[in-house]
Amino acid sequence: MKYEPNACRVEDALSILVGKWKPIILLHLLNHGTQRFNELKRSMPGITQKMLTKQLRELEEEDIIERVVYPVVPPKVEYSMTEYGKSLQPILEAMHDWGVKHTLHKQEKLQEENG
Amino acid sequence: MKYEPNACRVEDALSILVGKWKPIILLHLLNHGTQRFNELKRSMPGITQKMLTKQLRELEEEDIIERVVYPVVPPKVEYSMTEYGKSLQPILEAMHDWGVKHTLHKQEKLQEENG
DNA sequence: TCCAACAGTATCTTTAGTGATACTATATTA
DNA sequence: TAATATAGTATCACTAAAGATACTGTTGGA
Repeated sequence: MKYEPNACRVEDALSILVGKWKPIILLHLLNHGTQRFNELKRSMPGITQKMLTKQLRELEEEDIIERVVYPVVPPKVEYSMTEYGKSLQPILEAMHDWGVKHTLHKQEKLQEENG
Repeated sequence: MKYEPNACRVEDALSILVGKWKPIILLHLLNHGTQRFNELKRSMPGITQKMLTKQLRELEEEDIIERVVYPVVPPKVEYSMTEYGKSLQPILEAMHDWGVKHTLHKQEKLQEENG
């Protein structure tokens, strides 16, 4: 049975996508290509260095993104999607599209309730 | 810019799908149709009543599932996907399929490492 | 008379996730 | 001489999520 709990692999996908910042990081890398640490940080107002570092390490660990360190001063570290990571793009975009629909759905519900 | 952080709606989809049990509950309802509370519970070994109740209430709140109470004793409560909730099916299945691929990918990586 | 079935609540404890702040190293620039 | 840029660590605190356990109410059946 494909979707029985013990065979359910949705969790495997979710475990990579969840976290407040991961989808944003991934969509950013998908749409802008290779990015340096501080480029990512600047494009995500509100994220702390600690969180960005943590999320990036976890994504790297799962082979979703690649981390390249250049031995220069000041330090330069570049992040990019791996080929494997790019296979997440359809899911991320499907979720984005559904999210947009869901926002509309919520608004319609509110309008119904308030006449 | 469709995917800029402030316009990113991936979070809206994620906020519904995350939680240790939600995807399992949703796939179960999608594949088995209407289910009673204890049917769901029995099909998810390890879940506590509290967690199941909580997850179901959250999904109901978002209009993803429907809850129908029959005023009988002992109580009878049935859960099913709403039409709206069914729009999540492609995403859940895409995530499942990706999860399966990811499991294989992990195994391959392990075999590489261990010769 | 007492237990099981059903669909939950209520309470407490443990764990995970998130955030704020201060700190590191080195070279360039003012 | 001191500040700035870079890519981080380390430490502490707070909150949210998850888990364990005990409890509720009613009815039919042993």
